[in-house]
Amino acid sequence: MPRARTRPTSRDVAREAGVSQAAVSLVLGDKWRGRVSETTAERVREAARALGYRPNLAARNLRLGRTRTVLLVVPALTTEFFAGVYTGAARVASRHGFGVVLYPSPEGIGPARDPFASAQAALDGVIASSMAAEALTAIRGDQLPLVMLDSDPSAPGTTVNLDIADGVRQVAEHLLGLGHRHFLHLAADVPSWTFEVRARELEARLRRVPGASLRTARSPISIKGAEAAAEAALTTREGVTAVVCDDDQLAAGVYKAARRLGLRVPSDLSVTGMDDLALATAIDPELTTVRLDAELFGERGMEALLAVLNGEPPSGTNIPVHLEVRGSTTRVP
Amino acid sequence: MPRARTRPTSRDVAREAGVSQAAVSLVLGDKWRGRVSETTAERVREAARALGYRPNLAARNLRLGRTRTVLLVVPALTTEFFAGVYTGAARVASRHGFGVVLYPSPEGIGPARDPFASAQAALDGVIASSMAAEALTAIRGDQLPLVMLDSDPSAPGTTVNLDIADGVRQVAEHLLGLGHRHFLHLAADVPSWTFEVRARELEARLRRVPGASLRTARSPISIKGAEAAAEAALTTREGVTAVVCDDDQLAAGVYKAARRLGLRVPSDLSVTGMDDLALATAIDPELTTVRLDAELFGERGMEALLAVLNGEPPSGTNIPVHLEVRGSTTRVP
DNA sequence: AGGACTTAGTTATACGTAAAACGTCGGCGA
DNA sequence: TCGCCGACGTTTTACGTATAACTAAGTCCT
Repeated sequence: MPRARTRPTSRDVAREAGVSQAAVSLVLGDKWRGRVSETTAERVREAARALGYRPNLAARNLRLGRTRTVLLVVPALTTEFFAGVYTGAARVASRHGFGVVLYPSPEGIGPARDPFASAQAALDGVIASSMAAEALTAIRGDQLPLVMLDSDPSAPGTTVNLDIADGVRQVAEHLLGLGHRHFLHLAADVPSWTFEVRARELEARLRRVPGASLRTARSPISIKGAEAAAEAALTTREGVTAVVCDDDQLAAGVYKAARRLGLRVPSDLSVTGMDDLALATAIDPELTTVRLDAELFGERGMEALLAVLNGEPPSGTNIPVHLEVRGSTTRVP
Repeated sequence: MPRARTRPTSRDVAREAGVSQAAVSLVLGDKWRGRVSETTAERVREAARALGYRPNLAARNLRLGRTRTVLLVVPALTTEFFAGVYTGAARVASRHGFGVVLYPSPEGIGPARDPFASAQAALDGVIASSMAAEALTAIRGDQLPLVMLDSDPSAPGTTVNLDIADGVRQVAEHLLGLGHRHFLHLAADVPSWTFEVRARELEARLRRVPGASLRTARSPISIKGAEAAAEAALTTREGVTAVVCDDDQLAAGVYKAARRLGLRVPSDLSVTGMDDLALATAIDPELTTVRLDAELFGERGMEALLAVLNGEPPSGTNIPVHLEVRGSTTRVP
């Protein structure tokens, strides 16, 4: 009896072409030069086409002991930023015959505890973003080649980072140059290395300016949250003329708070963001912000992982960022 | 000589526990009741823990002939919307022991032509969004169980849709109720079923209103593009008091065009969007828009695919949507 | 003429797992 | 006492692929 509707295998192709299964594997794997004649090769390709043959990846992965699949762990996909990181990583991966599977780590997705179980795929390596990295090694040990994004570069292993510290310095220079001295830092209320860097760097820079002051408010990363936090912080302005935000969404919240409080951006209050999301140019005035190239970040991350997979030694990459000056900042009144 | 650093297999666990490989498979697969004693089972689990054993998924997939992995094909990840769809699908998938791999279809990612080659994973099924669906069957035939999102429900196969038509009707009723009669439709310049529906439905509704007029402008889905298109379309206003946009980003562009032209939203011009992205509440005034629950969309899509995988017959799901009335629409002057 | 090479394949095997088929040993009812 | 059954495993096999090892027939060089 004919067996149930199942996909054709290389053996079926072999039968169709009148050759052995090995020959099929050689031809389709492009390893046939000098081992199979051109006419036979063509016959095999023709048979494969006729049957609609697709190699069984599970079998191939088992045989080869690798999967050409890597895992990208991100804190969330709720913003374009990590979508961009994924896109960049996937582009480079695809170029090298790799696939990328995602694990959005925070609560919201299933058995969250173990990315490696949740991603059903068998993996060759991992790119872990920000906070996830430490938790990761705890779960997995170092069984898999790992690249860390947005993570302390002094830690062992390969890291890829956006030069956030420099971004913060650019913001500070820009605002100081406009005459601002009294700052509010609206910080993301998320325990993560990048955000620590932002705070540390801003503080360090302002400490060197006589007469400068720096207050800090915290907010979860959301427009609503930032609006509330900024409104609370700005009701007693205490001379603040510039608000430095850890993220564009926070800045959007500040706009709304300012509107409520009757403050105008930028004439009463200069505001800066970070990321350069679509949001940044949608709001009025357009936001002065640090442009982070998320796709490039993803690309570099994947490239670094490919290097690790090639046995190259750990490395640290730093990606330059730059300030986009727009309408939300102006000379202090 | 000791072989290279390689992950422990079920055979290693068996040796460690002093049992056969089959016993390990039974115990760890929870198929052991009545076949292995509790004490032996515990010994096996202990050995597995000690060695840090993880089953080789490639081998398991090969053996079982399925992978518990599905492919989600989306037009792009550049906006939160499809990120939400992914999140929802992944949540349901994870709950059933499935993984989801992404294929963002449009140009930008590698050998783009064949999602199935690009996603390295071996697949059990596919969820295809909007435009991709037709192209998909062309590429793949119907070799894989398929669910189509945002696609003509009259086509054969299982579909899941947001009730866009109803959303458009709600927008139209809302604006008509406010006294608007002269409309500009800012349409997404993307060939896709959902956008056709939007245009058709709006036109159908307005045709039934005596004295109503409808103009149409097209724009790619981006703020900049929409700004240009809207500015061009609105320089000769011809009595237009309401702009209906296919997407929130387009609406954000309209805001900017209006500002340039000296038109105020909503007093001179009412504007509506669709999606309810973060953008919608970031801009001022907040945007009246149709809320599409992207995560729910993804959840329903995955549920539908699981049903197909269970051999259930094709079905069509429709997800209700509703209008969020905010500050961008008001009574006609 | 006879070995060495080349060409064009084939045969055999391993990857790690799941599970069907097959022992083996007591105990127990008839 | 015999036969059978349940408890507890083990042996064996198949999944589909890639590739190392082998074969067989020509070709060429000396």
